[in-house]
Amino acid sequence: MTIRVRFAPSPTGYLHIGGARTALFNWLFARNKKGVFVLRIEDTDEARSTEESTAQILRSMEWLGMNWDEGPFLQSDHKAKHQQYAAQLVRQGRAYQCYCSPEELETRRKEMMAKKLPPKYNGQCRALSAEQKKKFEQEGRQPVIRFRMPDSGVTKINDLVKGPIQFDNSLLDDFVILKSSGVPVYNFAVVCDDHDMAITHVIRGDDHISNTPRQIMLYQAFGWELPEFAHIPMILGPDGARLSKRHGAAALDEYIQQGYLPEAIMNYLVLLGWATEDSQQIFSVSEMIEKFSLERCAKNAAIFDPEKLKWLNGEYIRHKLLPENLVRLGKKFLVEKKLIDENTDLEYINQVISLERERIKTIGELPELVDFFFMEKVELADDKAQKTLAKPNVKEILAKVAAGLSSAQDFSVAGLEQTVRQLCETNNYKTGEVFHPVRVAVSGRTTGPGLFDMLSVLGRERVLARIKQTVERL
RNA sequence: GGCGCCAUCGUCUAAUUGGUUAGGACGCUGCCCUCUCAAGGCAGAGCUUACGGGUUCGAGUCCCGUUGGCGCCA
Repeated sequence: MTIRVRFAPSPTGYLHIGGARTALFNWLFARNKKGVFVLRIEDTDEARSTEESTAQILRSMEWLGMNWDEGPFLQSDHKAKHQQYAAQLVRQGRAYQCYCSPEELETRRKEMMAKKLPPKYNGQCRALSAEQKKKFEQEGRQPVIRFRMPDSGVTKINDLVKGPIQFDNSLLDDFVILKSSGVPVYNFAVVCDDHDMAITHVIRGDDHISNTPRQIMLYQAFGWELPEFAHIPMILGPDGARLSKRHGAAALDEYIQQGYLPEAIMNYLVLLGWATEDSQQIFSVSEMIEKFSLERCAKNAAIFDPEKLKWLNGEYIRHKLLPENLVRLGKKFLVEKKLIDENTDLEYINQVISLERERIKTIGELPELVDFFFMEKVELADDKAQKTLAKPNVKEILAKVAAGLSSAQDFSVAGLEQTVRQLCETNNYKTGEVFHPVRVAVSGRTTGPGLFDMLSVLGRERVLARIKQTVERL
């Protein structure tokens, strides 16, 4: 039998780190089992659902490379079907119209609470006669449809991640499946859709565990075959609370904008709640697919660690990203910051970006590190730079270096290094005494790529101009 | 309030399914390399496995309780 799974986000915001991880586990499971991955947008909450969110979620999924085989389906398109299913349950006597008003329910709930009883629905509309219903409707009451829960027995789940879980049926009340507006309630819509889409494995966050017994009751009432359930743990913020906006970047989009790579994010996400026996850290997508299994999923919630994600992203930039792709991505950020435009020499851009490969952890860090390559005047970045130039003999040293470089015929990295080192020796300068001021003179800062790499890329003209500029200011 | 899930270094996790000194990764500290910053290499600190009982020759692993965190239902 073909395995079928689905990812079913609500379009009430951006795709979340947590949502992305749920999607990933579903996707990996489907790909690993050569199954089908269905995408369904759960937009029954009309008030909060937006089309922008849907578009945003789809874009994020595509960006991560999680392709779906069917969909995206909109749950709202199945409303009529859901209503038919609800009517079917009413006909079968498994559901009934309830005319209790929200106010009445609230009053009763408070009474129950006051008596320290669990505030469940009292089942008072379970057996209304036709006349009673008619009377209510004449009063202008619109019924909801409630599912008739059994009064006893236990519902068992054999969760693929958590193991066996039991719920006492008597604790659950007759829950609403169709609101008076005719809109299906989440627990009902999910079951209908999962059945209609022939979902075999429901893989979702463990915040849905408590919903599962209700859903199972529905499957059984319809006589439908149960899917397997796998509840994966939540992702929490650094403070241990459920990950949300207030934890800073919880939306995938923000990571895209900061210059994270999809492969790195996928890799980080798979490590959150899943591991191989050898604790392997770096996984290519195909490796994840090959090795993924629900049995090896963790049961406990995981705290999202932006630092480790950053490290992984650096790894991917250094070791996995093709040089031409680094340049391509880097260019976008440089254009955005207006450091380059279509007139900027391409080869120069390539060389500049390549110089920072080992130093950046996100592509977004690039512009501020290389801005001086594209600016006419060198600005001193900080006090340290100032101090370096304030040291004795700097003026004289820079003048000598300028002279040496203007006549140097070899402007390659190795050639430059030889020239400058020789200059140090002839004049009896310590290398540091020379290297540091030169660095500051051409870049305005005390840190950066190797000095000779920098000089070589900048080229003779820029180097000499900048040294001259600096000397004049001293 | 009821019900449910969970509990190994600060964080993510591993542990041959009950059998050595609890392993790896991020982060942190130090050293090496070195023109700086990174990268890389090496080393170190950090977990009496939440706590308390029990079963057992033997428990991170099984059972019970407690505490705590999270979630669901309102």
